[in-house]
Amino acid sequence: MTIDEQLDYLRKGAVEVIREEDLRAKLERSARTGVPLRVKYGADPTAPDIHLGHTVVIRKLRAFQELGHTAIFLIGDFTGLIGDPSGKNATRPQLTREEINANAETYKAQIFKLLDPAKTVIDFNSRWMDTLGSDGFVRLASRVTVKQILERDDFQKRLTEERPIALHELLYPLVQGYDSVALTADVELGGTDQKFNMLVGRNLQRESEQQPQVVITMPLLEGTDGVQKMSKSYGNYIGINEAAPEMFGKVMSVSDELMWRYYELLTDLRTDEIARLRAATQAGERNPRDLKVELAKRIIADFHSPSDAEAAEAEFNRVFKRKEIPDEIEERAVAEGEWKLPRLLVAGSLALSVAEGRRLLEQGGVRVNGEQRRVKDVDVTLRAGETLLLQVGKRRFLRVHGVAENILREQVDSDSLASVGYNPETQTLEVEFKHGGVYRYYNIPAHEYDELKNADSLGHYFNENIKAGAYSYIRVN
RNA sequence: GCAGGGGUGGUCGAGUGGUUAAUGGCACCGGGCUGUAAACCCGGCAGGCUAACGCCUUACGUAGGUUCGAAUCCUACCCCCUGCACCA
Repeated sequence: MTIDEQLDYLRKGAVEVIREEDLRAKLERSARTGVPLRVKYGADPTAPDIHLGHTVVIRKLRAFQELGHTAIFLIGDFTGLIGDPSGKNATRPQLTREEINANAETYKAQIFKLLDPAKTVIDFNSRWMDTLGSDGFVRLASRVTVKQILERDDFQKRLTEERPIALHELLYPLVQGYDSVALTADVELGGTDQKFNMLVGRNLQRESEQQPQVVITMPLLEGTDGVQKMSKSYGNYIGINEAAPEMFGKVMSVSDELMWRYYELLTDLRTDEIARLRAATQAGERNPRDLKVELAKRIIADFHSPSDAEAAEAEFNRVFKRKEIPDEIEERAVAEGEWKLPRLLVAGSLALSVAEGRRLLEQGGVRVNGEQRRVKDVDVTLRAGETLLLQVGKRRFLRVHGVAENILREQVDSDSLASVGYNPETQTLEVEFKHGGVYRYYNIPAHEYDELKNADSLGHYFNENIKAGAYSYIRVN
């Protein structure tokens, strides 16, 4: 590729490149000397759950790798170790060394789906921040003025709105900027929200007589709702560890309009190719549905494999186009006997309450063995050894299997466990689970979990046991 | 500590004594339509009982109180935000 072509490739999808002449100069220098550019991307150590939004920047990092440069994936463990004492920012809890290391491993496993491990350096900013010392830190702070820091939009805003800004928040841009100095970064990548911090890096590098880094800002990807940025807390994200059929469905649920944005930021298609597809769609030559399928397959191929993508498509067509039942259906054991349908739905976690089960029934959303059931038709007999296929809505299926014992089992994992407490009055263990935002409480007779009564932290103890595989099911009365 | 503002259902946000299980938006769920889990339209959205009309139980930060009746009034307490003060 010529330098011009490289520039073009690196600019794709970016909001800003500061400054383009600098980038050109650096690319030329690298081509001349054979020394790869050092391209930095910083990540918060608290959220190792990467979703497609993060991959917009990671893809850009990969673009640099493809051109032979060095990707530096920097984990901001220093700030993670401090935590956020102001208490209002729950997203920055204090982490232990072990947690940070564990998160780093999780990060690696995820980013290497996109990045080439051989050309990626993983680093931690505690490496230089720990040895900086408070004198060094104060000296560092002397290199920028208060006014410079307060320029940041979000500080400005909070100042005028009289919302608080904790002092340490003013310090974070400084730390991030200093990271660039410590790494002698040539380029820093980040979302548009990182622009200010990355520019601080340029200033500090200049102060340190380094060549200022090129700053490339990438847009914040809209989530599946098409409005807010993709984020776990908005529930509008597609995680890169999600199963292929799930990813497929989520991509298909994206609006036709948003699809183009995803094409631009989540695929390697060239801008002009995307423009052509778009024109063809507007002209009615291409069907948006088919293009969305293609998009979904491309994305799945990145994180799973092309064959997984094919399988996901087949599954989707089977369930939604031909309204057949899916390939794999979860099965759950349920007590045999006479059931009222709403109760059975609750037992199978297809409804969160009897009332909801009833509503689903009223609205015609419930099928048993493929047959639609109505409110007056609520009785179901499930014999031991017999299996019924339950369906709620278009895409939720469950086989319930009748068992003789009068025990229902609820599957648990540490993600769904919300809290555990021992109630001395009733002598039961109260366990709270979170299923899709809804809490459910179960009382467990203490004699079944005697050892738990004496544990210091029930939640911790319980969680550890779940993780260790001690309880994959819990008895529910 | 002082002064002011505020705490309502998953979320945002109305409601300031009486059909209020609480308007509305968003999210979510079901149905219809379709080329898709797009868009659009319709319906639902505390829990429990009932075949059903319907009934009951909880719920507006917490605990009491006033009242025939309270999310709405009173008292105390807790928490959050802003400013000031204290920490010398």
